[in-house]
Amino acid sequence: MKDEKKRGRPRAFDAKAALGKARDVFWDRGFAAASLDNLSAATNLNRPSLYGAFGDKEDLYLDTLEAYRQDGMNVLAEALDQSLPLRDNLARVYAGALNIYLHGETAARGCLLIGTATVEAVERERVREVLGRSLSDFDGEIEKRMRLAVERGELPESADPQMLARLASAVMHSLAVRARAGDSRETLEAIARSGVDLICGRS
Amino acid sequence: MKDEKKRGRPRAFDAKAALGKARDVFWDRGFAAASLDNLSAATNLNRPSLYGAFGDKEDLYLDTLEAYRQDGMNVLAEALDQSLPLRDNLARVYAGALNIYLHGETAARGCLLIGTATVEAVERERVREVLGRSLSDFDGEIEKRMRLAVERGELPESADPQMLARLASAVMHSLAVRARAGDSRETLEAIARSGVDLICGRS
DNA sequence: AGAATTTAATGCGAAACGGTACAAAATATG
DNA sequence: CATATTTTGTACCGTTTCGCATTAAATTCT
Repeated sequence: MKDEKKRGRPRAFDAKAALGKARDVFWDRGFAAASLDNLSAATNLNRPSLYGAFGDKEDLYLDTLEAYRQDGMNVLAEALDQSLPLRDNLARVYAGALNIYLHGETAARGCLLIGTATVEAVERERVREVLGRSLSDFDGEIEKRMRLAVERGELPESADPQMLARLASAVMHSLAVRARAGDSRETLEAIARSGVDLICGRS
Repeated sequence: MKDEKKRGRPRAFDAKAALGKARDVFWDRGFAAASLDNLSAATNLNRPSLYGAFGDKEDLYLDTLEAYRQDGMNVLAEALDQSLPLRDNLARVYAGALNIYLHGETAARGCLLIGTATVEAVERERVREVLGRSLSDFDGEIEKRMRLAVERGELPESADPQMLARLASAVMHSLAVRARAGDSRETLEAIARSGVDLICGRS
């Protein structure tokens, strides 16, 4: 299924690796300020090859967002390992997020979606769709863990899993914004800890 | 102090109003995608006039961010009216934010800073500085109210005003992102209510 | 009234932009 | 080997971009 030999000249590049390089360009510059020359240089692909493989700039951007979203969901699933207590799960979610957010040469790059898709979302429906779906999928996964926590007695019966999940996500959204605003790792980690305390209870 | 007649030809436009129009363009399109032609058309100013009055595009953008920040701090101060209970204060902060965020022709425009400055913050130090200062000033104002709440017994002695303030801001950051992602007013209001409950206690 | 100063309007110009036409190269098929 | 098919690389096209140079207009100062 993978090596069905195609008819013409074979590709001289790894599409997945190229997508990663393109993603980094978008991550630093944002969609609008990332030129095809920037993307071409970073991926070592000529503009026509780029176009042939991924479509136009928006198509390429949407591909990187989708891949990023998938990666994020995988990290989330790992962090939410059900054999651990809820507190640890949340702490791992935030630690995983910060690990991604706190890269960058000049300043931390935060979250690709919150940092770069949010701007474009207003005027580009397809970007808005991916962003909305990413946020709600993330909420949904945490919500499932919250429901389990109520069943297990980690949270009181009166707890509202959906709302707690959305607030848990809210802390992460704030970490994403603050990372890009230049906040230190220490500050962000303190916010993450306090968020865990607030949502899971101080105990 | 206002009508000291200046030497040359007087301005034929209101700089403050023009700044508001320019802000709206940035709000919808973001900094990078907003062209000087867009800004010129929206403000009814020729490019040279725009340039003469505000400097280059980044200068103009920074001016709009600064004005927006000031407006936001005023709205915040009103919402935090100390004669009201903390719960009401927070609810008013979120209601005021949503009132601003839920405008827009195609999709809600969210927060100008979180929606458009976050992208540019990585590669433009001056933008990052305004964004960072805006966030921390906002945190600081809420923190003052939290301290008062502890003194008044609205919050337990054990409460950490700084962290509660940052988490209260976090909910607002999330509202800003989600508005731009297309979430409905009802959803956002529900998140705001839950945020108030979580931070002030359910009672 | 004339000089000085500031703003307004037209328009230019060099560079960067996204996207593509076209020919050469590399593979599979018949 | 010839043909079909796909990718690669160069070069280019028309548009848009930002910023400014220049001239006309409006006001104050002398």
